[in-house]
Amino acid sequence: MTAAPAPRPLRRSADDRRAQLVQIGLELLPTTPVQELTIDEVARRAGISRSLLFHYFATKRDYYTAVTRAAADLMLEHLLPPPGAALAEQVTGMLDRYVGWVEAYRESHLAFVRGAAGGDPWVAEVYEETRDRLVAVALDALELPDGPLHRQLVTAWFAFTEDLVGQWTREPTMPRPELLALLRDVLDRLVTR
Amino acid sequence: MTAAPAPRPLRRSADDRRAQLVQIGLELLPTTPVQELTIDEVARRAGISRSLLFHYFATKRDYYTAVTRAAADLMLEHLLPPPGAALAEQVTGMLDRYVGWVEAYRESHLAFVRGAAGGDPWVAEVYEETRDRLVAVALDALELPDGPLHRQLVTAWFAFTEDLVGQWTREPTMPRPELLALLRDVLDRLVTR
DNA sequence: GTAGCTTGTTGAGCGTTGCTCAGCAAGCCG
DNA sequence: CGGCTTGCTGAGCAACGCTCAACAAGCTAC
Repeated sequence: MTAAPAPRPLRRSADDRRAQLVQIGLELLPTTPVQELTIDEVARRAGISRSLLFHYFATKRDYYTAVTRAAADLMLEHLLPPPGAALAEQVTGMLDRYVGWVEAYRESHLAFVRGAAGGDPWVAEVYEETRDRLVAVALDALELPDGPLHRQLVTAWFAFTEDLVGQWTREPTMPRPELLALLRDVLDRLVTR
Repeated sequence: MTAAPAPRPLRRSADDRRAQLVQIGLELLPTTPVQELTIDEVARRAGISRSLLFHYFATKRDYYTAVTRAAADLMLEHLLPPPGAALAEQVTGMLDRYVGWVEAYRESHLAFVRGAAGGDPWVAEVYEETRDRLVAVALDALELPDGPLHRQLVTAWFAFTEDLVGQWTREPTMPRPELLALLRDVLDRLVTR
């Protein structure tokens, strides 16, 4: 019986291995708070020793920060407006895609937000970077000056949006278009003062 | 030299001990994410063995959940309107006291919110209970029916408030009364649709 | 082909930390 | 003094993050 079902290639290139490990982290995200990913579990799933994981990520924190960043990049890539989009439609489009994203990856997204808000400063930083980039794009699309006041307001509106959309996906209290209109309306009223 | 400086009473009553341990947790909160409180550290500060802590709190989770709940109760006690307050002033008063609370206990409060949002479901539950109670009081004071829609809106507004107040304490972009007026205005416009 | 280099990979092991358990001892009652 | 309750401890286990010396796969050079 020489027919080993998965003749698992023993040696991978460094890039392959890193990508695989991060991928495993992403798959584990929805079911496990980032910081509670255990090196043992990840290594087991990858079919490697714990030591190898520490070869690629010097510290456990390095590892789950990388996983968090990968999750954030996936979301950003999906949300950011396409290069040619008209300014006026950028916010509407991002909002629409954001709701779609939360609908599609509810558990993962919740895990990302939670893990981000929770405890670890490194992970929080990744989250804040992501949020700040989205806010910057929104400010730009709204043709607003990028001052502290507007930035605070839009950021807080983003918190509002995150919370409301999260609740809405669990219990839809209004039709989807109405949700989008409400969010857009709150934002417009906030920044036109 | 029989003058032991602190003739630490060796035996405490169960209630005393519990209270002391929770108190130590509260003191550690601002500097340490709840879940990262180590049993060793707490026991050392209390001058007892690790084992005793496990006698009072079967599990580490039990312990820091108790600490979180104590923090939440402190805040609730400070925010909830006094028994005789007029309905119309309850929301304004709570809002005012909330901003005051964040100003006074910035680090502790941030630690509470973070620890709450982060990872652990037990802690998240304490946070959600606290938030729900505040939302319920607000809904009552606004004389709104306690339906899912209004509850979602007020809860999301609370997320907005939490975020904006947090940012504002770090970088005050407007006078305090204006902040209060803005928050109140956003809430009113939200629920009168 | 084999010597030698790079580098992906491992196993043994250490320190910390959450948690268990058997048992000591302080205070109270008879 | 004997016996009971109960606050309390020390030894020790298992899991986990992390280190380190060394093995071995795959490539190039002679």
